[in-house]
Amino acid sequence: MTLPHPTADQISLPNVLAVLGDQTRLAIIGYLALREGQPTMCMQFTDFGSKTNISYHLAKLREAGITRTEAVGTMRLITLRRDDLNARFPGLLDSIITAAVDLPMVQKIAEAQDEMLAVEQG
Amino acid sequence: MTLPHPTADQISLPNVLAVLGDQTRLAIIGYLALREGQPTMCMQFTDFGSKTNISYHLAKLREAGITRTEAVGTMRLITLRRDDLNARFPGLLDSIITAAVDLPMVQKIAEAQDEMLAVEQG
DNA sequence: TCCTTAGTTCAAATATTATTGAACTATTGA
DNA sequence: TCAATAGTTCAATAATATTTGAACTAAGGA
Repeated sequence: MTLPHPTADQISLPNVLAVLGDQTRLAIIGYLALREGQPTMCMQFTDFGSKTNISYHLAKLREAGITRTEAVGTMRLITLRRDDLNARFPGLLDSIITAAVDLPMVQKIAEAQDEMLAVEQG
Repeated sequence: MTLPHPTADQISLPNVLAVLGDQTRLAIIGYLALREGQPTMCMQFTDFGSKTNISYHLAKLREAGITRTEAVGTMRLITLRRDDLNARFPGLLDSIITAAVDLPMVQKIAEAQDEMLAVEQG
């Protein structure tokens, strides 16, 4: 099952802005940016909303060309489409991320998860 | 009559993105950017929608801190809050404007108005 | 003063989005 | 094979946003 993604030139500015103009989705982007490099799956976003709600928001992000979703076994790995967005709208994603990582929602959840990780690892 | 504007630190990223995630408002911003320096009043936006509709969209832009609206006689002069936005979210507005001025809606209307101007001036 | 221009405000109608829960698929591990 | 996990889809609901027209204000000019 390969999920549909727009090509870089199909990414539209009004759509990108509309999709990112939502607390939850902006928080998801901030979180992804903080964890960039580490594969991130849907489950990790459940602090931002219910499973079905996160599925909805991640679909919006994917359809807008902001994230890429790869199916790996039963899970999905979510990554930012940094290169494509930067090619299309230079500087846009960077400026948004800079502000998004400071959102209270993102900070709180990233910290909580770091603590859990520390406890797990002793 | 002085219209209410948020201070720079009251400008919120989710709100700015949500407000700009609309065809009409993005076109208004693109148009303002093209005409920057020249005072721009509401009437000039009537190509983008009805008078009452433009009033609604301009209020949204003002309340989000994206534009400044000054009452001068019976008209309103609209300007971009470039400095405030750039201080708050460096690079964001520039990257949006770069793409917004190329929107078909903006191009079409700016060209039509330039032609009218040329005819008027002989 | 009266008319026109420029724009706002309100309420109603529409349209679009977000949220929820139940039922579903697909993969993995025991 | 059976059960659990990870996530999607659907339909219904709730919440927001947009659009429209009619009525309004406020300033300027004849």
